Amino acid sequence: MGLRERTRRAVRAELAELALGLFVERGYERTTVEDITAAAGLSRRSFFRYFPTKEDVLFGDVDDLAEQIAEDIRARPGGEDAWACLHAVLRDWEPRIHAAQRELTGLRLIETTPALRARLHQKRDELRGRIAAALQERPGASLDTFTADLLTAAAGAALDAGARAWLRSDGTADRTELIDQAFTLLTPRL
Amino acid sequence: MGLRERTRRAVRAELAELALGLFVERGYERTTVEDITAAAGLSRRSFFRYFPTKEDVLFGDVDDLAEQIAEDIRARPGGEDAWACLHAVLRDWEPRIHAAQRELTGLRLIETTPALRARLHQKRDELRGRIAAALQERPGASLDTFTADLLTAAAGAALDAGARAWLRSDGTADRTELIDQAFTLLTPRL
DNA sequence: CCAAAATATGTCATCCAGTGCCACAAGCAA
DNA sequence: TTGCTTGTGGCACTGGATGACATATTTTGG
Repeated sequence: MGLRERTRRAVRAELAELALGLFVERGYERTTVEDITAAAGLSRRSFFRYFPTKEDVLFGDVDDLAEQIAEDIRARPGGEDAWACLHAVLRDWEPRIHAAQRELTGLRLIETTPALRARLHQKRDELRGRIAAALQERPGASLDTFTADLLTAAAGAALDAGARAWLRSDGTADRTELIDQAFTLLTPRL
Repeated sequence: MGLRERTRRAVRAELAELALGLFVERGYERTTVEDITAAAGLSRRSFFRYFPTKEDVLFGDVDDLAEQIAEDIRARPGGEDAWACLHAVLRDWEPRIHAAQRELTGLRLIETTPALRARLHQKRDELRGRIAAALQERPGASLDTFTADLLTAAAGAALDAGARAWLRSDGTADRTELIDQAFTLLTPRL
């Protein structure tokens, strides 16, 4: 890894942290991209070379996760119950999905800013699609599209409800336990 | 209802129809608000007096639905199973939710345009929140926030999966049946 | 039917996110 | 060093969205 890649990562991280600070301080809408770049000391134009949109400065690495999660799901035996598979894999990944959203401050910001919630859903939806496909691609699995679609959507609902509950608890609740509860409650009647 | 209100509704409807036509024809992104207003014969500025954003020209009346659906839910006895309550009410309202999205062409456009999907999710999320609150407000109901949140999110997943399946069938599937299937499959283990 | 108040419209100016283009500088590989 | 690739800044421009203000058009009450 050359100097180029190293500085790129560093700048990305610094932009993300700086932006989060400004967003929390003045609010997302009232912080312009120019405010961020001024604080970081680079040009407006370059900002958009690091992040495709202003929103993405908060969601940075979520995209990378998608492929890895799908991989994990494909690696599971097709004989396994689809819901159990989702539960196991997502329970495992939840901390990293979460970390990508910068914990409490970031999550709270996202939760209270319409534009960011919309973006989050968009990302999650894409992820859902890939997971649904991965579920069907498991060796030996025979799962119709409707069910795969429904189960992944329900899993998303479980994660979502867990995140919201955790947020309501001000970060004191046990996230894994919440997820287990949600998944258990929604166990499909196959 | 005076002349004002009547013309307002008429203009809104015409804008919506015209916009949908243009969107389908050239694509959402490649249609500017100016294109729409030019075709409709009014100023750009006035467009934004009829619709808060360009996206909303497709989602027009979804907002009104929210309160009515919440009303229906509150009207149900608290003794009733929360999931059954959601199933019954949403099954009933689905056609109107759907109609608000202008059937096949509109739905497909929304489904394939990121910005529109994001907006849809935003609206649906708001709706979900209100429904969750309504669920808890049913007379005699005792439902903790986490469960109310989870169930409404799951119900959203069911509607979503149903809509996607219907879309895959090119509009030939029976939507009510799909919804019943989804709700049955996800019946929570209380 | 007519004036006064309320509301709708158009025009203009402005903000801000996002993109294409181009000249230039910095890293990299031979 | 020489050439190649890649990152950067500056500039202009599109397009969505908002505020201000002057100008019609309805509505309302007399």
